[in-house]
Amino acid sequence: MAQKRTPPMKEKCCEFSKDLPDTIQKELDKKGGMEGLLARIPDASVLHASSRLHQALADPIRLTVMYSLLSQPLCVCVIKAVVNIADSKLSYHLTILKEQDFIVGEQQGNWIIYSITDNGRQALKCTERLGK
Amino acid sequence: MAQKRTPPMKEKCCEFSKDLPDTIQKELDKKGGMEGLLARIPDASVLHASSRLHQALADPIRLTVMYSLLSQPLCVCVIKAVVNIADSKLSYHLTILKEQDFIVGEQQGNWIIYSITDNGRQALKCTERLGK
DNA sequence: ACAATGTTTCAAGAAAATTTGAAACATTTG
DNA sequence: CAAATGTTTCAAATTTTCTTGAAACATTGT
Repeated sequence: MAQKRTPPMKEKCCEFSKDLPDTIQKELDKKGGMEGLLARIPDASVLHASSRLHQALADPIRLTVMYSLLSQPLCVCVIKAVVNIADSKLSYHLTILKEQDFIVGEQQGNWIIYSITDNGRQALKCTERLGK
Repeated sequence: MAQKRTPPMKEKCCEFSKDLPDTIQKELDKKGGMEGLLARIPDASVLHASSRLHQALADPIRLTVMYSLLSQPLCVCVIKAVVNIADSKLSYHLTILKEQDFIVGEQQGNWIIYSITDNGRQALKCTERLGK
């Protein structure tokens, strides 16, 4: 089977008109040009994961839940009393926080007790930093 | 005009069935009950603002832009070369980052040069913490 | 096994965020 | 001032996220 030759395609990635502002161009060159710039950006997979973490925190209801659990572990019924929304809605938001390991739930008899995780605590610290 | 008496309405907020797991109930009581719990949760307006901040970071394209600008100030055309998307799309994402004061743009001749702000740098530090 | 309580799951609908392409705007250059 | 370049704005289409209510699941007590 004949080996397929690499087609003579133009490098599609990372092109732009020849001249940029001088200061930009110089600094870019000094730091390894486009190649250097790209090398300093985290992998797409990392950025994707980071964006999911932020996404999970990007809702007032979910932040309210996080802050509630920062006080102490709570069963769903108490959390519900805090946020004052329908059961299924709360469950949806709890799931999103669970998926990012910000909280964990443990069945205890008839109830499920949610607690904040170390990740969750970190996340709230981040949130406060962002705010200031 | 007759003074309207406070109607005998049930406190609608923050109710739940009388019995909770014992450990939860005890800790809740010790910490000021529902009232104490609620008092430790930041204001809705604060949480709303925080969620917007996270929301702005909740997209891989926007994180890529932020990391690009962490290297150095850049004109839109270079950023575009990095993220490889349509102009208008990039502009949309730049606007969102601008709105949260993570980046600023300054016109310089024909170009607009974007830079990361101190808030933006903080935000990326947060992002890294979240990840680890 | 059945009823009661606490919680989650599911599918459908509603709302919000993102993408797209065309048009507009701003600045520089001829 | 017209053409060229760099960037933003706008409205419509698309995609994603969120909400809702009904049904299901799990545990406990009878």
